[in-house]
Amino acid sequence: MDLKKTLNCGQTFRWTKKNGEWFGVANETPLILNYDRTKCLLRVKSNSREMMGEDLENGIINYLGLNDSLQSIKGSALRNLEKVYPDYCSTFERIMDTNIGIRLLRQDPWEMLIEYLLSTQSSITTIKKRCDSLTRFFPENQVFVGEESFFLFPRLDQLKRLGVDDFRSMLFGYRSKWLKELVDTIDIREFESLRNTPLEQKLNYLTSFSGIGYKVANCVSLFGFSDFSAFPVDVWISRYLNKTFGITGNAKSLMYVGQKIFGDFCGYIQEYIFYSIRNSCD
DNA sequence: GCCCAGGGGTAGT
DNA sequence: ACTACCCATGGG
Repeated sequence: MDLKKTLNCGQTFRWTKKNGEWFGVANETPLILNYDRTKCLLRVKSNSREMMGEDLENGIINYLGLNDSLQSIKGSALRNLEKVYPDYCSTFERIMDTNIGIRLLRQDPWEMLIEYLLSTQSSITTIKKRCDSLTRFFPENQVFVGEESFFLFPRLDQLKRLGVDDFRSMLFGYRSKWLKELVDTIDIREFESLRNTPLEQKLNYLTSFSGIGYKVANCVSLFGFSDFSAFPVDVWISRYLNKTFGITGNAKSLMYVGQKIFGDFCGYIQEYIFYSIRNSCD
């Protein structure tokens, strides 16, 4: 595991690093993490002994995706790549090996839905600030581990109390009315039941909301529902596919392209590529 | 000041 | 189906 890249690669917006420790909330559980990669030793502080109904250790193993076989995922993509773009295999291996240790977090789908709705046409720095101001709007959600303060993500019934003007005051801009409309109309049971459905069904449901297109819907499917066949296409991935394979298109058509090139775990691969192209100069 | 940002909706072709 | 344009606002 590479904890720094995992928490820094753009899949999550609410983890912060202070004095060598990571502070965040995983599935309603505040955590302080300290990882020594050379010793493979993860130190955990929390105020809770459990997460999502299981003991804390297994909850964290699940949240961090520690049971994912990164070599199997890489191998799957490589075998697929050999069929469609064999010349690209060596470059692909280099991208994977350089960044190996990035793991896809099992995050809360509801939080992913709201945060990625707010992410549109914004830098990651701006998105993080929006997520922070939204959670701080609910002081009753504040929890502590020792002296350290955390905010649980607001539930649907809490967001229902806010109006468009509240969202605008948090500088959500034109996304404010999308968020208000979603909060007013969504059936949370129907949303949660998406977990065990095929990707196509997830995308159909999610894109029916105003403000959620194929990019955001794929992010919710991938990061919230852990559907690794999802393939979010943002400006960076779009530019990458154009530059590397000469392919252009919109978020929907390029999603199919990503699935065809990288195979069953294309969502996992997408995160490695996203990290790679944002952290290299070429 | 300028340009871009983990985009999406809409109206006009 | 494809394109052009608009949307709010922050950050580099």
